Amino acid sequence: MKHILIIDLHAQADELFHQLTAQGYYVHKVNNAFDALVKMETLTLEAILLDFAVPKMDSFWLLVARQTSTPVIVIADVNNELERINALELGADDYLSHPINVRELQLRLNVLKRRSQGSVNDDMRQHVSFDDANYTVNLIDKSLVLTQTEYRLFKYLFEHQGEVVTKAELQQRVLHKKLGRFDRNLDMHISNTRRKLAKGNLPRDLINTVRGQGYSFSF
Amino acid sequence: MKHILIIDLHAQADELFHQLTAQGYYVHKVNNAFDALVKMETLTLEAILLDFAVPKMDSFWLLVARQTSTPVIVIADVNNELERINALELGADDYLSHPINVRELQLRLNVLKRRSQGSVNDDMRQHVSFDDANYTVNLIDKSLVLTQTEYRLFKYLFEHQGEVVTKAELQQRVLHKKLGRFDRNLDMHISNTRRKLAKGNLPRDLINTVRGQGYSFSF
DNA sequence: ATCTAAATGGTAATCGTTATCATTAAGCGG
DNA sequence: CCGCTTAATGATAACGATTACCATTTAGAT
Repeated sequence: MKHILIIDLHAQADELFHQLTAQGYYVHKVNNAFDALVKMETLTLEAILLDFAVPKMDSFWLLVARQTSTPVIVIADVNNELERINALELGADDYLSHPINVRELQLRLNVLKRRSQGSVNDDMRQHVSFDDANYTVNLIDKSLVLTQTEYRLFKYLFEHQGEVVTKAELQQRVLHKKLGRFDRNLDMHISNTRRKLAKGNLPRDLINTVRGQGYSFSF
Repeated sequence: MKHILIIDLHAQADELFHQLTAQGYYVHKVNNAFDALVKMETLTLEAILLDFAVPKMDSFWLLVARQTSTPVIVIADVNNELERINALELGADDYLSHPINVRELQLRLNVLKRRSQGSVNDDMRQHVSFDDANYTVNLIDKSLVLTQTEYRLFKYLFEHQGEVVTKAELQQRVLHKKLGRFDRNLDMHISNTRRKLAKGNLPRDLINTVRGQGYSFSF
């Protein structure tokens, strides 16, 4: 599960809270620097969202005190250039402004993640090859023999890694038909693919399920 | 296997011979009354085709000597009204003239068959009912539980009984896709349906295969 | 008549889908 | 925070259409 820490005084952050939760993140929200530090020491965070509305000194502390390479995104007033510059000078990795677009936030997180992790994803990508003829995926030293639909599902998810792909989208783009109210076929293909992953000593959650939304691929 | 006896002197009947064979009939051809009588006593004939070009006395004998209710169709010169009248007076069931259209011949055979057998087919029809909801066919006292495709295949053939239905036609009308060069799916559905027929003590050849042409339903 | 190639019959494997039930997570009222 | 209800998901197995494969039959050629 991916954890995100939000440090914000505003009640309006509830909206952001729910949207991120819906995207599969486990969101922790605090409203002071102390609680934030506790969370930072306790959890492995995917990212930290810091609203600059918290007292400047606290913000400063936070940015200095962080030991990890966890990306910090500051929520600043876009019209207040001073805040933006301050944020970056204090060590923030990026900044956003209200209202926060969840989609944009996710994209920036992906960019930061790739940057901060070196290029782990790129390395991984080089160790993954797709054999369209035999519906086989080779990752590192394992090779996954899939059926045609499993293969195309897996490949589609892989090519959209980091994003949450809707079931409706998968049904349309991979199976070429509409998603019915009670269709479970996708779940079955995912389930079977995960079983094959497990049998190859690979993590089942290479394919992550985002309840109510769809699935996402991630290393 | 349906047997047909042709009594003809002409070599040109070879054409007719092949066409009927192609339609699934087993065709016996003789050129004299004696051989014809032997065949008539040996086989259960579907029909007899008598070319009036054979000596009048032989034709007369044949028509008189036949014990069975096997329909006799005389091949007469359409322009020779005398022959036509003679044929019917002598007891022929119908007449045709050269060149013989196989399709027309089949239709006339169907008519004669239904007439001669009383209305067995009609009786049968009354004992056959289709349950579209459960893909089940009830004939007389047996009930055939089929799968959806088996059911639709069976019903389509039933509704076209007497005709030879092409595989291409079945594939298009029942399965809604084109018939590929090496497709065997129809054969399998037919095979499985026949097995269910056999399990219900019903004749497998209710569905007749016409090699190279397709299948036909007949009681 | 014998031989070859195509057509057909039939058993079994493959795979997509559906049925069914167990498990999990979110929402809700206390 | 706690138990309840309901929808979403995981997973085993049944089901059914298609395909693979091999045996058998048949038409046509030599």
